[in-house]
Amino acid sequence: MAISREVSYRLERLILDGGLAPEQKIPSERQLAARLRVSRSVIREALHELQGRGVIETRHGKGSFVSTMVPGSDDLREQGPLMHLFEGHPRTLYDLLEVREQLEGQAAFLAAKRATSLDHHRITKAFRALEETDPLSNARPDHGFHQAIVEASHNPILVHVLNSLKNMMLMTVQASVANLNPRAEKRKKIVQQHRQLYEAIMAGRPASAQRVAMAHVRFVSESLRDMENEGSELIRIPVIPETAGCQHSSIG
Amino acid sequence: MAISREVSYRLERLILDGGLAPEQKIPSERQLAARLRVSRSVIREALHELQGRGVIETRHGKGSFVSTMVPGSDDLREQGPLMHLFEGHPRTLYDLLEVREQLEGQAAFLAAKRATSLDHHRITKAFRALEETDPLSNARPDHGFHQAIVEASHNPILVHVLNSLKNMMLMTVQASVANLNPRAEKRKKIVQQHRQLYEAIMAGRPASAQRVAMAHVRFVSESLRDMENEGSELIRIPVIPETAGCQHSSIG
DNA sequence: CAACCATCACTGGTCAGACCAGTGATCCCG
DNA sequence: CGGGATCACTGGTCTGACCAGTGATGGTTG
Repeated sequence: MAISREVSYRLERLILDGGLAPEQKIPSERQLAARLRVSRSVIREALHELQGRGVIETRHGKGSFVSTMVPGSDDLREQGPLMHLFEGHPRTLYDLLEVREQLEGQAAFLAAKRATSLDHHRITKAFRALEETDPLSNARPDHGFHQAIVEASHNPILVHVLNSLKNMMLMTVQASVANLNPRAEKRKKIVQQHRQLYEAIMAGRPASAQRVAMAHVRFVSESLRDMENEGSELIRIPVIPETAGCQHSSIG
Repeated sequence: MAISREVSYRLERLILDGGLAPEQKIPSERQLAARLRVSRSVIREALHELQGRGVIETRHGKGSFVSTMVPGSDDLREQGPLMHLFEGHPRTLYDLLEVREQLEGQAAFLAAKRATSLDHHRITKAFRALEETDPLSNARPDHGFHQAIVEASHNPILVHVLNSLKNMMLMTVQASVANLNPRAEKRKKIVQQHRQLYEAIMAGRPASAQRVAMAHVRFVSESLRDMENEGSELIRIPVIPETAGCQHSSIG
């Protein structure tokens, strides 16, 4: 096996076995090279690999440090290989919203067209939950509402595609909720759009539902873009695992 | 920002933008170094980072390859559970075409808007191949043409979603080709639609391209439905697992 | 002719040593 | 005492060499 791979495993083991705690400084590259009797290149390559895995962070002139979120279970990286796209690639967020605009629009269209009375009941329930919940604290009702609509489209392919984007969507929904809701005028608009969407679907107006849904996603996207241009740092909220259990164990 | 970080992002973007497909070989370290005008060390460090993220895999003596599970291990990647939907449920085929109508339309729209000269070249090449091939024998050029358009949309999420539907799409495309082409009038219409789509994209007319693409998918869907109603048994051709085309390896 | 093996031109893996570029403490001068 | 220059660290990049798998090519041999 490649030496650099061995080195990265060895260091990772050292860190995760408790030898090194979060925020703690890792020996310098030159020290590690001397200690493990390999060249500095190998050390650097191993460190880059750990960096890619999110185990450590490196700061020029200072050194390498054990990443704070080592335990990893609630780390974005665990949410799927696509998730890391969002770190450092904010454009991808808008790519996602671009696709969502189409799919949510279609889902709304089909839902308005095909929803059964059972679907109506579910959507209504989700909508009530959405209105009654404090959106600042939880984005789940928002997602639940959209989910109910998607399922009412009665298109298994559509459900499947959107479901596979669920984690990413949850993240963007949370981002939008967290960033937009504090802004009264934005939030008001969003609430209004949800209501319009709800009514269009319940009334069986496909074209209208589609228009509202697409406008909704587009509005979220543009709002986020505006805020970014204003210089506000977007808040990124990690996805909360369904079955909570934030037990940061075993280090220290 | 550190150069190696820039390099890794650049490569990552390249891969996920669809420029490089899973299992595809990445240019050698020495080539990358020459093209990006950095030292081989930087390339190696960047590659190790991507390796840590699971984006690529490296094999001694062979090269580096885009990891098969890049698009998402837990989602659409394993088409297993979904494929069974088709057996005995022909309606699912139309569900798929319903979704495709939206996504292909969006892809065409974005391609007409964003395609670079390189994209134009690829699309033209694919279009030529499409015109010159006997569609009765092979559906691959058809798929290649659509694929080139999708990649020109420069939306990695869209590329990812459609790519994960690739096998299913291939199946529907083959179904359409196999069933529609023998009908002279249908086939003529399809050829015409392809030409219109090609021209709209090359001319940079997004709205037009979107309209044509959606009409195309809808036409295929409706034609199949017609034939089914006429009593003709639809031909189902199993997907050929063989070589996935798409060997664009342009970097820098 | 066919089977085989040496060679060669690739690929990544490792090494050594040099120099550039941030960081922060320390020291010396105003 | 305060503040800027210095210096000894840190990581970041470059160079060029050599080692080690891989596979195709072509010549040798049974």
